[in-house]
Amino acid sequence: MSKKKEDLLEHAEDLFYKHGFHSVGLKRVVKEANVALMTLYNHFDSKEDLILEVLKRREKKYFSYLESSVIKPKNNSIALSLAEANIRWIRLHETNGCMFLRAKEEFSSDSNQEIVRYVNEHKKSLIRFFEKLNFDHCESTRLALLFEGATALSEILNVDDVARELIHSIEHLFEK
Amino acid sequence: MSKKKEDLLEHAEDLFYKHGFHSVGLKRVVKEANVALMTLYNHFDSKEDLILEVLKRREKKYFSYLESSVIKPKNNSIALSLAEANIRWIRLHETNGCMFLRAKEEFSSDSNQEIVRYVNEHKKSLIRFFEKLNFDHCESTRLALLFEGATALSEILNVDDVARELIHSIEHLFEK
DNA sequence: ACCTTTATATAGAACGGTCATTATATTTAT
DNA sequence: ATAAATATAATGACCGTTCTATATAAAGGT
Repeated sequence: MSKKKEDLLEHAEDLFYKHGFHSVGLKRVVKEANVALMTLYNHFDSKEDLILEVLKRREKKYFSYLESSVIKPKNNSIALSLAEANIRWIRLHETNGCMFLRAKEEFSSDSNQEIVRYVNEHKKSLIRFFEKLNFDHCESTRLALLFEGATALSEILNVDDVARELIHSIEHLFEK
Repeated sequence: MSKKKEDLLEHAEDLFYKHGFHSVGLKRVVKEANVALMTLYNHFDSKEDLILEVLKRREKKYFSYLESSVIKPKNNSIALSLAEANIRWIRLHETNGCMFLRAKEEFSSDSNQEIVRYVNEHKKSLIRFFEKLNFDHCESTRLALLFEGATALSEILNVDDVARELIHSIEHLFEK
């Protein structure tokens, strides 16, 4: 992977997450990434192609983040350590909601079918990820619901308050 | 309130919710509402003014919807009837997430401070609404987390599955 | 009833700006 | 010398907003 391409993906992710996909122009992306506009088009077919690759990159990071937190579940239950990992993930980034859902919201299916399909698939992958950790389908859906809630609410309240209620809910809903 | 203004607000809400605020141009709004462009600017100062009035209108509808469901709590606990009302609200509209959060996400504070401030205030109002129903602050925050989660997850899964897990969570977390 | 006023809605063009994308031509590295 | 990155400008489309000029319709006074 070219360093320039890496820079582009990095700054594009940042800008799109902070301000939205339609609000950020490509000129702004290349300026922030210190790259010429033609270099962007050398690496990506179009803006929407860039967005798709940004999402794929972010998905990889997110899942490996969750996975690494499960390996060492210390004394906690798996659900709890997953919740704590999710809170840490929220803390890492600006609190602007779920980037995947935001992509789906900005690109309705008639505007860019591929992005919408990818986001749907991503969320289903998350639920399947829970199921592979031996949660049944209902529990996995419930976990997803709680995580989405925590991500969304962190846009408004400070993360500590959100974390407290997430942990509380997990402890009462998932006792091993 | 002029009928034309009403039409504009109605169709603007629809389009903005379906496709996003930056994705929808004013020409599209006036065409959908069967109104001349100048009529829009006769009733609203700017696009962002229109957006703000759309949000205020929607907030009124949402809160009166929640309130009306609490008056007749039948046998259910208040938390449960609120959850069911929220599910009904989700079913009423297309499932494209929370319009208020989406507004905040598309207008970062440096882009339009007023919209961001309004959305923050709206969510705090929701929590205060729960507190007035005698939930303590933690419980109110938890309710908000669950509702946000249900709204977000309904963008991907069908509402029945989401409703089942929301109800389950409420029943186990809020026994009277 | 008739005229005048006032407010509101209309269509359409124009403005300046930004957008994604493409073309051209030059420079920088390996 | 081959490939990658650069700077710059052009394209055509769309954006929010404003201007102009016309049409409609209700209201009030005579």
